[in-house]
Amino acid sequence: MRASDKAYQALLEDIVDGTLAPGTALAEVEQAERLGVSRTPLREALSQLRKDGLIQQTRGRGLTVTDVSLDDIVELYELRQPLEQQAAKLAANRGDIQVFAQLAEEFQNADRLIEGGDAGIKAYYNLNERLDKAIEEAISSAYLVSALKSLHLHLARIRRLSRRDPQRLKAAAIETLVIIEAIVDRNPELAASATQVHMQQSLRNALEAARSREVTQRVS
Amino acid sequence: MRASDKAYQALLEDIVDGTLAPGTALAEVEQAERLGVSRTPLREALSQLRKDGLIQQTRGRGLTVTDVSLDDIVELYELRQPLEQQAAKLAANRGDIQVFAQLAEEFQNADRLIEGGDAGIKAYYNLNERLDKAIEEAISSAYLVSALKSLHLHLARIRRLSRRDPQRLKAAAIETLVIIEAIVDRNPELAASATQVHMQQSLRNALEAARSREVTQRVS
DNA sequence: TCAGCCCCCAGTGTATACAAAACTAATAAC
DNA sequence: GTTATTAGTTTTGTATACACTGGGGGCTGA
Repeated sequence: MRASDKAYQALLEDIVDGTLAPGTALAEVEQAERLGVSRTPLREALSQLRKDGLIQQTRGRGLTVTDVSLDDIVELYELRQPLEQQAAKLAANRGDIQVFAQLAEEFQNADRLIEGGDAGIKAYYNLNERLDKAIEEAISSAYLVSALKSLHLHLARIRRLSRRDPQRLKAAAIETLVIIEAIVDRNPELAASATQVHMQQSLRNALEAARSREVTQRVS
Repeated sequence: MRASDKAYQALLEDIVDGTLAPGTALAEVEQAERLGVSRTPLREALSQLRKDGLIQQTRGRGLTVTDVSLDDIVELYELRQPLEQQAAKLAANRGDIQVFAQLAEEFQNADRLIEGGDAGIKAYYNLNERLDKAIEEAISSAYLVSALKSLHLHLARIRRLSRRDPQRLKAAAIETLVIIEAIVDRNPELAASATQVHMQQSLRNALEAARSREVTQRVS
C-alpha cells in the first residue's frame, strides 16, 4: 500500500469517527510524523480530503477539518434525496432480484439485530452497507456511484453525531425494507417514493439528534 | 498562483478540449516538462484529476485520460438528470427572482445569438454559464453545488463531441427558457418537469451527435 | 523455434532540502 | 492608545535526489 493511500485512509477514518474534531488544524509536519509518512504523500492525502470536502483551507489557520452544522445536515440531504432516489429507481430497473430478495429477508429480521446489543447493532450497520453495495452494483453508472460514495462519506460523519435510538433504527429498517421490496418487484416509482419517505424521516431524525446533542454540549 | 493549480487548470483544459485525447498516457516527467513545473505539483494535479474521474490508472500504461463512450454519456445523464432537477427545484424555491427574470429575457433573444456566427454562439454559451452560476448561487447547498460542478466538467467534455447544430441549440434555448420561467414563477414542480424534458432532449441529441461522430471517424 | 528466465531501464513513489509566503509580535510613530 | 511597519519564525510550496517496482527485451537452453 502506498504511503499516500495509507495517510488518506488514516486521516479519513480519524475525521469520520471524530478523532480529528471539526475545526482541528492539520499541520503538515505534525500529521506526517503522527502517521509515519513524509510530507509528500501526506500532502497528496490532504489534497484528496480537500476535494472530498472533509477539510478546508481556512484563512489564517491553514487546513482545518470542516464543520458539520445543522445547516450542513439539511444541505447534505438536499443532495442525498435526489441521489438515493435515482439510485433506488435504477436498482429497481436493473438490480439482481435474487440479491435484493435475500437482503429483504435479512431486513425482515432487523429487529432482532437491533435489540442484540452492540454486536447486533454492528451487524445491522453491516447489513446496511451490504445493501448500499448491492445498489451500487445494480446501478452500473460510474458517475452516480462515485457521487453516492462521496455522499456516504459525509453521511457517516453525521451518523456518528446521532445517538443510536433503537426505536428509530427499527423504523428505518422498515422504511428500508419497503424500498428493497419495491426493487424486488421491479417497481421504480414505488422505490423512489419509499426512498423519499425514508430520506424525510432520516433527515428529521438526524436534525433532532444533532439538536439534542448541541444542547447536551452546551449544558456540559 | 500555485504551480499545482496551474498544472491542474492546464491539464483540465487540455482534457476537456480534446488536446489530450481519451486514452492518452500521461507520463509525469513528460507532462511536468511540458507545463513547466516540477513533478511534485504535477502529481498533485494528477491526483485531483483522478478524483474528478478525468484520468484513470490503467494497468500497464500508468495514468491515461478516461474514455467517453456512448455508455458513458447515458451513465452521465443518469446522474445529471436528478441533480439538475433538484437544482431547478431549489432555485424555484429560493432563487432571486430579479436575476432569473433578467436571464429569461436574455434567453428570449437566444435565437439571435445562435444565428450570430461563432461570436454569437460563444455569447450563447456564456449566457448558459451565467444561468448555471445563478442556479448555483440560488441553491446555497455546498454539497449539491460541488456535485453539479463535477458534473459540468464531464458535460463540457461531451459537448465538445457534439456538433453545433443551430436547430438543436434553439430548441434547447426554448426548453431552458421554460425552466427559468418556472423558477421566476416560484413553481418547483414545473421547474423539475421542464428540466426533465430538457434532459431527455439533451441526452438524445448528445447520443445522436456522438453516434454520427463515431461513424464519421470510422469512415475517415 | 519457442518457452522461460533474468537483467536492465523507464517510470513511479517517497524523502528531504531549499525557497517563498504568511502569520506573530514587537517596536516605533502618530 | 492605536496603528503601521518590519523582523523573525513557522509553515507551506517546490524542486530534486534517491529507492523501488514492474515491464520489455534479449539471451539461453531445450
